[in-house]
Amino acid sequence: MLRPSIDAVRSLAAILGQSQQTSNPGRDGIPFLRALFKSEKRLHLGPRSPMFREGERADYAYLLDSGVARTYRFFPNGRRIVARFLFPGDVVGLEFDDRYPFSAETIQEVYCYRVTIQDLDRLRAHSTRLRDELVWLLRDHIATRNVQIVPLMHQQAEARIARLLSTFALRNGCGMRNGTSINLPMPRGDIADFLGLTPETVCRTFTKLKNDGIIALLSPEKVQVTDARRLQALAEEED
Amino acid sequence: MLRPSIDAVRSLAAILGQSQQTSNPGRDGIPFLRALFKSEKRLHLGPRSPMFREGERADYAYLLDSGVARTYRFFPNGRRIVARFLFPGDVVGLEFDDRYPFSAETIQEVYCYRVTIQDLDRLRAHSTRLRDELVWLLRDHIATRNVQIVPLMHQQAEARIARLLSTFALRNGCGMRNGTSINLPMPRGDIADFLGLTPETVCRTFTKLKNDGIIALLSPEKVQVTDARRLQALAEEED
DNA sequence: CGCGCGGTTGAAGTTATTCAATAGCCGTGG
DNA sequence: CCACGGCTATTGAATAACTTCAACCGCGCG
Repeated sequence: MLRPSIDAVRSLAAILGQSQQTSNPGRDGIPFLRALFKSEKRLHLGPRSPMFREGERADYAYLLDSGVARTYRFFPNGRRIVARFLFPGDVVGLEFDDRYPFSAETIQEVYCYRVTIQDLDRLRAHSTRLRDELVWLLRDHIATRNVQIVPLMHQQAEARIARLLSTFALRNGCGMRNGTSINLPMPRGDIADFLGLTPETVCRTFTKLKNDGIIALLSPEKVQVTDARRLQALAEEED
Repeated sequence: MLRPSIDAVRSLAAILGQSQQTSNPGRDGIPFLRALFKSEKRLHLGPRSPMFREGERADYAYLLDSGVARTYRFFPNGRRIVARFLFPGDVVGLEFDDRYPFSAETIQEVYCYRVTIQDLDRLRAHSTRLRDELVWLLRDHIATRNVQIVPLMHQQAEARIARLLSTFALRNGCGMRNGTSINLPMPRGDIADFLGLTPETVCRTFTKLKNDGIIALLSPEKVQVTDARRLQALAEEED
């Protein structure tokens, strides 16, 4: 296991302190943390590979470099909740206390970086910046949930799908315009378990959006936005 | 405005460092932060008084001492989401970035403590402990959401109500047993807007739970648990 | 006393789920 | 090369769940 020394971290901080002038401020509040991840070995995971399991000690945090993954858990009756989709640039693992409350596994092939929480805590004691970035990350996580998840519960199927598309569009490129194409690398069942719907309803809703001329289904996993304005309006309506 | 000095905070920390032995460890990860709140003046707010408004600069954080409050926002079409109910001991305002993403107002008469984020940030720069407690608070907030909110989206009305009762029981006392009585100080409409249901459905569901012998409705705002086991089972089922 | 507001109940309508069947895709093996 | 099996996506029909609209109740307050 690579264990960056305190000195190494300090020099990293020094370098970053200057280089950050060029970066877009406010967009990425965790440049230092990212650099820390990237000082580790880049890991390769095949499709449908486990990253961590619900209930295990939360010893590692991950930064996705490419590919897509999901976090999920099961109800006692065996049904699944997909809590989050992980895209390139996303960090997972720092928001947990002691144990993972979810399992995580890749959907597609994934490249990622992994640090141990232990290392991170050790470094955190010596770096104000790391501490500040951790707070930023946690707040960003909460803010994202407030915007993306909380409203979902109050929305109809059509609005939930629209919101999902809007969210994915923001991740992939720079928002929804007419002609924007959106990748849905996960199966319909994942989308259903994320939105609290059934796969059938997800499917029917995509079909309905297509028939209404709001989207085009290039393939099951590739959607093109044809009426961004109406799609956005749908995402913001409750019923 | 009271502005605790750095020295005052340090001595506070010293006192707390010893006194915390007596407290229940792990239960409350923010004793220092609480002490900080309580060094401010105790504020009184009447029922249905605004605490802060969506979109305002997030300048203050609050610690509820008594009473109950809610945070909420509106959809473009005018419908309301209740994001959270605030109970005595809850802290609100530290999880936000720059601006409040919700409005907050009291339901009942409330006594609370208020600190400015500015003061807190200033003190944070000098106190490792305060920084650690902030991280603890944010993680706790995320964990609570993961347990209480994420599953709601995937559950039926009956399960959502059961989960709400279970959550409230944990706040008021020490969980649900037969005979436990649970206060619902907020109107049905608030519960509906929190769970993503209509007031009518909330009402019907309470009636159904009553008819099934799972709860007794002592009054609209006082529920007694009569079959804790079945209620708990309901809360953990998806359908 | 009567007005207003929240709570509750009823009936009809809408939405999503369930169960079932079909269509497409891909990899394996004959 | 093509047939087959398994899996996901899609569609249809019947059912169940929630919402909507409307009425009524009960209690507190002017």
